[in-house]
Amino acid sequence: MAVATRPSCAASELIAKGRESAEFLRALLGQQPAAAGDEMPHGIWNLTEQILRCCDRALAALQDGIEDAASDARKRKPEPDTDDLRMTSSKRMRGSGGERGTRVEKKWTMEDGYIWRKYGQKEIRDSKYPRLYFRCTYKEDHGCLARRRVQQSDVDPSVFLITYFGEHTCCSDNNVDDVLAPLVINFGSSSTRDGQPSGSPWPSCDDDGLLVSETSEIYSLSEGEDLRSDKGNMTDELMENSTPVPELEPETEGMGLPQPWWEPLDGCLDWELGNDILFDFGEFISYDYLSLLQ
DNA sequence: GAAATTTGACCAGA
DNA sequence: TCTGGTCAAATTTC
Repeated sequence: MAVATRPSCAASELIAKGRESAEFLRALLGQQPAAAGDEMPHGIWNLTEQILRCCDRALAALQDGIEDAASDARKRKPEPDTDDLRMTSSKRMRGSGGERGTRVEKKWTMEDGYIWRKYGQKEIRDSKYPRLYFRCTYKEDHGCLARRRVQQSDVDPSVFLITYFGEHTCCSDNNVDDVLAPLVINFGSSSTRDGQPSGSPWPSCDDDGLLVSETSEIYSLSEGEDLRSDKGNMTDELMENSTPVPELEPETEGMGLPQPWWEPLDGCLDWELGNDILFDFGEFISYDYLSLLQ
């Protein structure tokens, strides 16, 4: 089994490296407009965002493949000696009530705009990092049954595998704005309470203010488990327009959608000749501008 | 002092 | 019996 998954892990690392480079490029670009004395061309933003998006999807697809392989292998022959493979599809992945969760992968941050209260932590076999258990802070105030489980990835410690269980019923009343507002635009520095992220033992994206990525997949979603179906329209619109201006990157992508948003290669390679992106790039890029980046 | 976090214990499922 | 999930008392932080 390890034979089948190790190359995937290597590929994941390579893609992650490429992604880091793209992030760095984006950070550099973000610092340039003032120096260049002109507004950042959207085409360049689009390109960097496209690169990041492709990397995210590739990583998500690879991760999915790794976990599928692990699951299949365990069905055939349980082997506890796989350091980089974790139990991800067994019944234990589900909530105690047998419910199924929505899994989200996040980089650098485990924040999602909701206010969570940590109620448990558990060392997990085959995992270097403990698993954290959170419930909605409004559980007692509003009877909100939403829970989430956060696991730091062994392969890429900057990635948090977050699984959501239950629905946020706390968002249906007057405090919906308070709760959901940070979801729309979240650069990771959005505080959830008194400027402090709830239950974040690891450095979040506060340092650079960037919500680096979020890939998501519907682990197994049944009707009524859609955590944020009220965001579906917004997500669809963003996906259609495919204008990945960073501020508009929705944290909720995929969480409440019936299908994974990162369909393989979907929208990854749409910088064709005559495409606006290329037009913008060719129109705005210059050697002078590039020299500023060095 | 209140709220949040930590952590050991307990419980349930495989 | 082992492992993951949750509880709840103790501890920490604000």
